[in-house]
Amino acid sequence: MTETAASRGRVVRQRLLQAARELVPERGWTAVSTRTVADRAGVAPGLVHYHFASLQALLAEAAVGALGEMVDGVGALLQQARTPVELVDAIAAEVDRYTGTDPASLLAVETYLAATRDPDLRERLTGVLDDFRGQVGAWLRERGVPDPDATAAVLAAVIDGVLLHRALTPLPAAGVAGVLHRIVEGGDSR
Amino acid sequence: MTETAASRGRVVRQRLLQAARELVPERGWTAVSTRTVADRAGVAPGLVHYHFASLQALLAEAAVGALGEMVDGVGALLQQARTPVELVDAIAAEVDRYTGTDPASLLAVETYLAATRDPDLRERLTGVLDDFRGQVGAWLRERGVPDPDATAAVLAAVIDGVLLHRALTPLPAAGVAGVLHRIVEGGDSR
DNA sequence: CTATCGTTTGGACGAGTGCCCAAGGCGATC
DNA sequence: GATCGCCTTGGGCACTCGTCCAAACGATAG
Repeated sequence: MTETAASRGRVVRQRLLQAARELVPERGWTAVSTRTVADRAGVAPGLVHYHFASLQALLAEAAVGALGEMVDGVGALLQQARTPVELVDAIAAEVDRYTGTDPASLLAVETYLAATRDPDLRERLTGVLDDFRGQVGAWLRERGVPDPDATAAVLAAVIDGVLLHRALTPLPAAGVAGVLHRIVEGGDSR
Repeated sequence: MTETAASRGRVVRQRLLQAARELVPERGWTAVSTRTVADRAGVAPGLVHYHFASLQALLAEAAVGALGEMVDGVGALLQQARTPVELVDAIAAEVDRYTGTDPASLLAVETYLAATRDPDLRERLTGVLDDFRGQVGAWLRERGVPDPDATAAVLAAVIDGVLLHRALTPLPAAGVAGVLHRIVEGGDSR
């Protein structure tokens, strides 16, 4: 069997995915080319179409993977927070770690936009977002926050909106957290 | 004087700007080319670089103009609303008119991302956003809403975040409005 | 040793890119 | 009618683009 060849192939695949995660934020989704991504990964250009059906497929897989990991990160916050106010503070602190111009934030927004032009990507991304809303919504419901699902949806929207705006002009986390406290008022633990 | 020639030139310029407003949402900022924008405007390709220093300059001017008009639209809502809750409802209703995949929404987000790669555009866009925050913040302050500036900033972020998420999966305006009511609680008119 | 397998190479293909510019058009001014 | 000025045309330049593929590679299996 081509044991080593196959494993080396898997490594190359991962490096291409990682390169895509870096380049989409840097240049913009539609400005990433097969040659730049191969160059960043340190492999020959032809390998892109050996490991992936198309450049779009590579970008989509890289983006969905990255966003899934981000949602998992927020999911971890749900485990630790005890009250809705604590959760909001934890989210605000987490979001504050991003400047808005960091790769993760930009990749998320680039992916949203790309999804409006790619039905397959859109469907997969919808799954990720609905998953997030579902997790947070259920958590809020258990703690008596009114309109838990709508609150979770707005919370998710605030996160991305804050990232988007922070890329342009400062938006202190402290102020955001204070305002968001009011959003979860009505729970049994404020 | 070249009265008619100059005026025809101004018309061509406007058509190019309008074409850019349409194409950026359709194809993505970095995927709009001189030829596609000229074709959509119904003019010869060479005219792009006659009326604008570069393709980037055309896109930037088109985008800043469009976003400025949107901010003006929300500014009009400030004139009509009497209480913070009324304002939130008006904003939610206004936002509900956008599906998230409409040209205006996508143009806004595309412009944010482009601004992270173009310092000039970034500066101009920051001006538009700060203008919005300032208007809403002052309005909220007069009506006794706590933390008026932070509230205005979060409100602005929510608008863009909701547009972004609505592009993927439904987000009913009624639920959003209800949650946002809590954000402006504490005013003298709830 | 040869055959076979998945992986890799590097270049070919036609199409599209931003920007530029000589040449022409056309109304206003003299 | 001649001249001037702005606007317009359409093609040229030197690239880059996504995709494909014949040929080579290295390692295992017979």
